[in-house]
Parts: sequence; structure tokens; C-alpha cells
Amino acid sequence: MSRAVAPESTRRRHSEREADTVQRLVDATAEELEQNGYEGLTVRNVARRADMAPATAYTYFSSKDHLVAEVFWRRLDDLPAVRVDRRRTPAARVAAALHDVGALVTDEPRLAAACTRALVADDPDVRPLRERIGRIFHDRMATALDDDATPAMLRALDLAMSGALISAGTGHFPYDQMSDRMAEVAELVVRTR
Amino acid sequence: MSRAVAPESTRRRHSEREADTVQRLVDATAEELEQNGYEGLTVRNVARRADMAPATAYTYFSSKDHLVAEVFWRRLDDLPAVRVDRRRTPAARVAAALHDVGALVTDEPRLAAACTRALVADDPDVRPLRERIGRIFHDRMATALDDDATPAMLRALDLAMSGALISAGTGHFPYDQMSDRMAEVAELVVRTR
DNA sequence: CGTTGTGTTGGACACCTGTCCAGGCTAGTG
DNA sequence: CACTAGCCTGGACAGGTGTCCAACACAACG
Repeated sequence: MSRAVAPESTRRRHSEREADTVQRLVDATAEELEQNGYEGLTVRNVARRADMAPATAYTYFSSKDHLVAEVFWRRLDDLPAVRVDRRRTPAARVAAALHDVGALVTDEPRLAAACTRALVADDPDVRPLRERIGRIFHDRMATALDDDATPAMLRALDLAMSGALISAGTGHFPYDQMSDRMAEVAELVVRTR
Repeated sequence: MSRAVAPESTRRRHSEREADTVQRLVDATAEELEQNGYEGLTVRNVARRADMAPATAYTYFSSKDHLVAEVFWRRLDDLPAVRVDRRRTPAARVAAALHDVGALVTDEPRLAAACTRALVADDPDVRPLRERIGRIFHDRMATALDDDATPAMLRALDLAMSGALISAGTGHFPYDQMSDRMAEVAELVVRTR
């Protein structure tokens, strides 16, 4: 990973200068989100915080949802790789693989809650980010389970993971329970063949 | 169920006349959604279609999300009750219980897709509807499984169901696969004790 | 037959959204 | 040093959002 090779999430390719502009926007979004949450978030506010004209922000991001999705994706992409301890049960390995994700959403609940909204947006620029994010979760769980998993198990875990993010994001349960809940699902879903 | 006793989803209690106004709004929302989808949906458009002033619509519904959530909830609430055939496997019973839900979202994909967005809104008027809708799914699955289910299994299925709705709603798979996918999850999750 | 209460109305409000584009600034090249 | 790309800017645009409120219509009641 990651920032070294220019990421392709935004609307255009990046020169060094542009990459910096994008980075400033990403940082400003995270700050704005932390302080004022999704409701307070405005592309124009973010631009002001990043000290640039709104039109510039719109050059790189098509909407606030795009901005939020990008921030979340970068956070996830920066997470340390999954390390698999094969002595543990499959459920424990899933929980471990999702531990960092759980910590992330627990640490930045407003970012996480914002994603609940942003990731379902049908802005065409959000879709690829949604897919990448889904793939990150999928790959973490697949890695954790390695050959204890069948495709059907992974499909079940993928569904549960989306559900967990949404449920926590809408306040159904606290973010810090997320990896435990997923462990519970894994417990039921996975068995050695 | 249902419409006979005034439902409490909307902002205010209803006289007969008000209940009629609300019903017109609900119908207009469904039509508007079917024809123009969520993006084209505007409280003012819905009001125009229902042949009333926008201010009137806002008296009963706080936002388009509230409108959409209400429509979906009414559709679900009107579904025939779950009938349990105990000779079938638990997974088959879950699939059967969700069959009507699958048919609903397959028949009205634009309504379903709109819900993907509307139900995560943090409009305070949406929350109770989100909860009721969650409860409908939960109860259908709990009824289908009866005492083959543990609380942990139901929690897992609840997560998977939210995930399924979101995944289908964002185009990850078609709505007509929803109950099959849930059957697959149930297959993994449920076993007799 | 008036009065009262309930529901509806239209229009103004402040603010947000995403788009557009002519013009300005600046770094790097020749 | 002058010039040209490349990037940024400011401001205007048409639309949408949700709120408010004074005025209105009309049924039901006494």
C-alpha cells in the first residue's frame, strides 16, 4: 500500500501537485467529520477548511459522499495486513482480522456513521470505492479463514459484514461490538469440512 | 394488520381526513418512485402528484426519506403472514418466509433501491420505521425457524438480511436472488441442537 | 345561522447542491 | 527572460431542501 503509487479513486489522474490538493481535501474532510459529523459536512466547508475554492474541490470529488467514501477507503487501505494464527479457531481468526476495522470505526464513529450514508449513494464515483471497500473486508476474512472457508461461507460473512456496518452505523449496536458480533457469525458459519 | 387501526408512522395522529391525505401521499410516492426512481423523487413532486400543496405534505412527512420508508413499511406490513411447514428444512423455511419479501423487492426494484438510501437516513422520523422493518424481517425468520433457532442464529440472520438488502440495493446482486442467498446463509447457520 | 376548529394553502425564507467558465497565477521549459 | 501548460479561482446559475406563517375553506356544533 498505498499513497506512494497514485490511487485512482478520484476523478482524474494526479500530478504531484494535484495529489497534494486531493490529500488536503481528504484531511479536511476527516477533520470536518470528526468535529461536525456527516450532517454538518459540506463540500464548500471542506474546501474552506482546506483553504481552496469550492470549484477546486469539485474538480476532484463529485460530492460529499465521494469525499467520505474516499476517506474511509484510505483508512482501511492503510490498515496493517491480516496476520493469521493457525492455532486459533476460525471464529477467533475472523475476529482478529476484523479487530483493526473495529478499532477504526470505534475510534472514528462519525466517519463510520457517515460511511453508512455515503457508501449507499448512487454517485457513480462512489461505486468503485464501495467495491474496493467490500473487497477489503472480503479479503481480510478470506485470509483469516484460508482453506477453512468455502465460497458460500464467505458470501454469508460478506452479507453479515455489510449488515454489521449498517446496523452499527444506524445505532442498532455500538461499533465496539462489531468484531465480536462478526465472530459470533463466524462461529456459526464456519466448520472444518 | 393494518390500515384499519391508524398506523403511527407519521408525524401526527390522524383523523379520518388526515389518514386520507397521508394515504394519498403514500400512493403518490409509490407512483413517483416507480416512474422516476429515488433520484427524481421530491417532496414537492409527490405533493403535486397527490394534488396538494407542498406545505401539506411536510405536515405529515419530514422528508422524502420518511415518505419512502413509510411506503416500504406499509408494503411489508401488508405481506401475508408466514406459514411454517415443519416438514421442510430450516433453511427452506427461512427461504419460504422471505419469499414474499423477495417478490416484493423484485416487483418494485425502484422502491427497494430507494429504501437502501432512505432507511439509513438519520431523520428522526425514519428511525422508528427502520426499527419496525427490522422487526418484520426478524419475526418472519424467527417464526420460520421456531425452536430450531438460538438467539445467536437470529442475530446472524438479522445481520445477513440487512446486508442482503443493502447489497442488492447497491446492485451487487439482483433482487430476485435475495431469498436464495438468505437460504444459503440459513443453511450454514442453522442446525438442530 | 353564525362560530369554531381542523386542515390546507401559497409564498417567502435561508441555505445547500453541483455545474460552468472566463480569467489569473505560477512552475518549468526553451 | 518570456512563454506556455497546468492548476486554481470567484462568482453566477438553476435547482432542491425544510421551515414558517398569515390567510383561507369548510364541516360540525350549538
